[in-house]
Amino acid sequence: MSGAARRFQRLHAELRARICLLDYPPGTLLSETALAQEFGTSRTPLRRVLARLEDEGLVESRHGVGTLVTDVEIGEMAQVYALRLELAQLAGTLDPLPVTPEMLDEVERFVGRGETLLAAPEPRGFAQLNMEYHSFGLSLTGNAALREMTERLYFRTARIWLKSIPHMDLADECAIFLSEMRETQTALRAGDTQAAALIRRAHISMSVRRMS
Amino acid sequence: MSGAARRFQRLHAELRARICLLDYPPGTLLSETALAQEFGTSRTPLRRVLARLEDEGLVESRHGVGTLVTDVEIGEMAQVYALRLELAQLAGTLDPLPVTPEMLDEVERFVGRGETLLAAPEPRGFAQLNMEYHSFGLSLTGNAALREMTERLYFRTARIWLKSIPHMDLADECAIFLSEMRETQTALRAGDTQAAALIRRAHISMSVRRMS
DNA sequence: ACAGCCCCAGTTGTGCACAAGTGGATAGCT
DNA sequence: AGCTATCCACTTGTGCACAACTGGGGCTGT
Repeated sequence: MSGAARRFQRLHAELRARICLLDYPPGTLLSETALAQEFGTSRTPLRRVLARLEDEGLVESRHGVGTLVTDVEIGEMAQVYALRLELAQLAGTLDPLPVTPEMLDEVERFVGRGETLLAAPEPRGFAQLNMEYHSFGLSLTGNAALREMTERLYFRTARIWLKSIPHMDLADECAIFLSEMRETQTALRAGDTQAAALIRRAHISMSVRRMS
Repeated sequence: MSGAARRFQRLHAELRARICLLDYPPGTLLSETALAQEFGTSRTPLRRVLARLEDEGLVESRHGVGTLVTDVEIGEMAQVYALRLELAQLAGTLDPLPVTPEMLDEVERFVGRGETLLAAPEPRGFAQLNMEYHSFGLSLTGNAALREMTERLYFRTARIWLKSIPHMDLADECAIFLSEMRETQTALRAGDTQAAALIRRAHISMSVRRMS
C-alpha cells in the first residue's frame, strides 16, 4: 500500500472513531480547513476522506454550509439492526475459520479488559472496547465480503449505544458485555465458531431491546 | 439533491455500467483527463467518482501508472456469491414489501423483454436486462440497508457472467433467465414475496454452478 | 553486441485560488 | 419597534498548475 493510501486509511479510521465515540456529536460542523491543518495536509486529500464518510452515512456535506455529523435514531436504524443480526449469524456458517491459540489469547485479553471496565464503568471506555471487540469478531469468518458489510453496518449504528447510555444502567451494560465475552470465550475454547456467532447475534438483539 | 450530487450519481452509474458491460474490459487503462473532457468537467469531480468506484472494487488507481479496471475471477468471488445467496433470501424475510399492481406491470414488461431477447440472443443485451432486473428486485424489500449491500455485491460480480458466456450456451442462458422472470411473475401474482426471493436465490446459485 | 543508465512522456496525487452557495448580522425603511 | 432587503463572513465545489511517481525507449560506455 502506498503512502497516500495509508494516510487515507489512518485519517478515515481516526475521524470515524471520533464520530462514533461522540467526540464529534451529531450535528457537529466539521471544518475541512481545520481538519486539514490538524493532520498536516491540504483540503484535497482530506475531502476524499470526508467523501467516504459521507458514503458510509456518518457525515453529510452541504454546499455553502459545512460538513455535518449525521444524527442517528434507533427507530431509523431498526432495519440496519435487523440486517446486522442476520450477518452476525452468517459469520458462523459462511467460511467460518478454525479457532487458533492466538484467537484464544486475544479473547482472554478482552475478558481481562472487560473485568477492568466493570470495576470502573465508564461510557467512552466501554464504547472503545466494544469497537475493538467488534473488530476481533470479524476475524471469526474468512468471508471478506461478509466482514466488509458487517463492518459498514456496525459503524453506522455504533453511536446509538453511547447516545442511549444516559437512559440505561452503565454498570449493567458493562456486566452484560463482560458476560458476552466470557460466553464467547467458552464457545471458542470448544472450537465452536458457529456458537460464538449465535452468541453475538443474541447479544446484539438484546442490546437493541434494552436501548429501545 | 443538489446539482453536484446528481452529476456524481450520473457519472458513477454510467462508468459502473461501462465497466460491468465490459465496454471497459478488465485491465483497461482509464484516463482521468479523457473522461473529464468527455463529461465536460474537470478532473476534480471525476476523481471523486473514480474514488468511489475504487471503494467498490471496480477500478484501482496507481500513482504514476493510471486507473485500471480490476479483473474478476469466479474463484475469488466464491465468497461474494455465498453472501449474495443469503442476502437474496433475506429480501423475502426482512421487511418484505406487499406486491403492488405497478410491480406486476413491471415484471410483465421484463418478461416481454426476456421473450424479445430469447428470440435474438445477444450477450450485451442480456447483461443490460439482467442489470435492470436486479434493480427491480431491490424493490421487493423495504430494508434500505439490505438493498444497499445487495447492490454493492451485485455490481462486484456482475461482469463474471459476461466473461463466462463464451464458454456457455447463450440461448440456454436466455431461456433460463426468462424462466426465472416467469417464475417470479407467478410468485408475485400470488403475493408471495418470500417465494420470489427464494427463486432469486436458487437462480443465482445455479448460475454460479453453470459458470464454474 | 549488449548491459546498464538515464531521460522523458504520461499518469495520479496535492495544494492553492477562485466560483458557487448559505445563513445570520446589520443597516435602513416604514 | 418591527420588518425587509442587503451585505458579508464563511463554507463546500471546481479548475488548474505543479509535485510525485512509473515504465519504457533510447543512448552511452564497454
